[in-house]
Amino acid sequence: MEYAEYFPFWRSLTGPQRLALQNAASIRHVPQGAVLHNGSEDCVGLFLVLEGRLRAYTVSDEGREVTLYRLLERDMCLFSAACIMNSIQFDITISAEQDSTVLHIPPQVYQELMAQSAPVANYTNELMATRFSDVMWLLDQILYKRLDARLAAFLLEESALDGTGTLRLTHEQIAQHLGSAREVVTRMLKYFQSEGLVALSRGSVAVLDAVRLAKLAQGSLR
Amino acid sequence: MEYAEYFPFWRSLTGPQRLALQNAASIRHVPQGAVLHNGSEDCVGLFLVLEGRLRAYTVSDEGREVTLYRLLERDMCLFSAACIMNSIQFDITISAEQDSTVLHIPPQVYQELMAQSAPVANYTNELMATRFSDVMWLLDQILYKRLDARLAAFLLEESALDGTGTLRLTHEQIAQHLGSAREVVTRMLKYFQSEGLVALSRGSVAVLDAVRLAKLAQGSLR
DNA sequence: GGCGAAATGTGATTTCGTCACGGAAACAGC
DNA sequence: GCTGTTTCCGTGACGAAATCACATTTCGCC
Repeated sequence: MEYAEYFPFWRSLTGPQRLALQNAASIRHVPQGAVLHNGSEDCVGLFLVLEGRLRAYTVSDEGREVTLYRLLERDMCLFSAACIMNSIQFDITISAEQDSTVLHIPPQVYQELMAQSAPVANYTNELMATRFSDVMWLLDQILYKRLDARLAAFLLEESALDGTGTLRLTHEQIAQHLGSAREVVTRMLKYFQSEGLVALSRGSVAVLDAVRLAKLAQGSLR
Repeated sequence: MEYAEYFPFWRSLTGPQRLALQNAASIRHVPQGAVLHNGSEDCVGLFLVLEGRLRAYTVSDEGREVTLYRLLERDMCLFSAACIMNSIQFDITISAEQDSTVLHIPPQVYQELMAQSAPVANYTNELMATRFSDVMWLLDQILYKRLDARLAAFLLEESALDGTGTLRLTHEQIAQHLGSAREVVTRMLKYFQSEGLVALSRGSVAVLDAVRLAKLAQGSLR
């Protein structure tokens, strides 16, 4: 485990600080589907993704979901340690989308580092700004784009993430990512299929015409 | 101008740092309606609100608006200095909702302070977390609440902000705050009026029954 | 091959945004 | 006063998408 590669502020830390971080951190394996953080009450600590993929999303009282963003290799999850900042006043859920390996950092240790080290605090700032940007992008999509564009964008993003043209997702799962309803996704996908954009089969969607999908994702404003 | 009151990190600054901030900062008066920041290209600097009220909102390509949050006395506006962080990748607009007095801080000066001082960096962190929380609240509203609930909540919030029961707002303006359409707001307000919740007249809405409005804002999920 | 759960398909209804108007109130200038 | 002009509000028709209520298909499993 090469700390300097994962923490840009590593070189700016003092010897004792490095030791404290190394001693407190521990590697954990999380199986696909495991929930790392739920709501605001718990303050598990930070997770640095070494391998696999995490998903951050909101859940409504009625159980509707919307995916906020993904955390890939080298990304760090702040909000599973919401307690390190007083001003975080929202509840999100983080779960493993794939079998993953993460580095766990206890909240107190990181909080201590932030307080002592400007580079750590500024790095945390950049982290939060990145997540903020992700959410702002989502908000813009929800507000100003029609569902066909959002669905097209989602299929392309998913395809890029998995590096395959055939996505193993049910309509229900897609609807949860987009914060829409299963029936709506079904209808829209049927339409996409009739246009030759995708091929459907039970439990999977194959991207056929990425170019036209990209065009759809671009245009079609509300 | 008492810096210690406005900047929680003031006591932790060194003499030269205090001087640098004081020399660089300048008080500005901005008239109602003035745009302080537009999009991501400009990097005007930070604004600390001394008096008045700012409004942060997004604008779509088609000109539809949604209010993200307000900045009141003692609040500081970060995103008008988006350049101080590389990871801010979204465009918002900030304008004065009332005649306001603000303290302007050049971006370079603040950036320098953040780099040097952990307390400043951590304060900035809390600021961003607060704005993030505001936006997450909005996202939840948009995703999971119906428009009647959102409108009721807006009327109550506005009433509380202005400290009056009679809001001087057109239907168009209300629609822009909520990211909805003028006609929809008109119809909803008419319905509210028929229920005795508000009284309408050209250019203003009077809150009659705050209790029932609050109940509406609570419930009525999507 | 038959069963049950999961996944998909489809129509009817409601909510809300969009379009296309028309009319009423405020405001200017004379 | 009277007369344009602008701003604001009202309303019907239509479309997009969420919701509700089912029917149907597919697949793993016994």
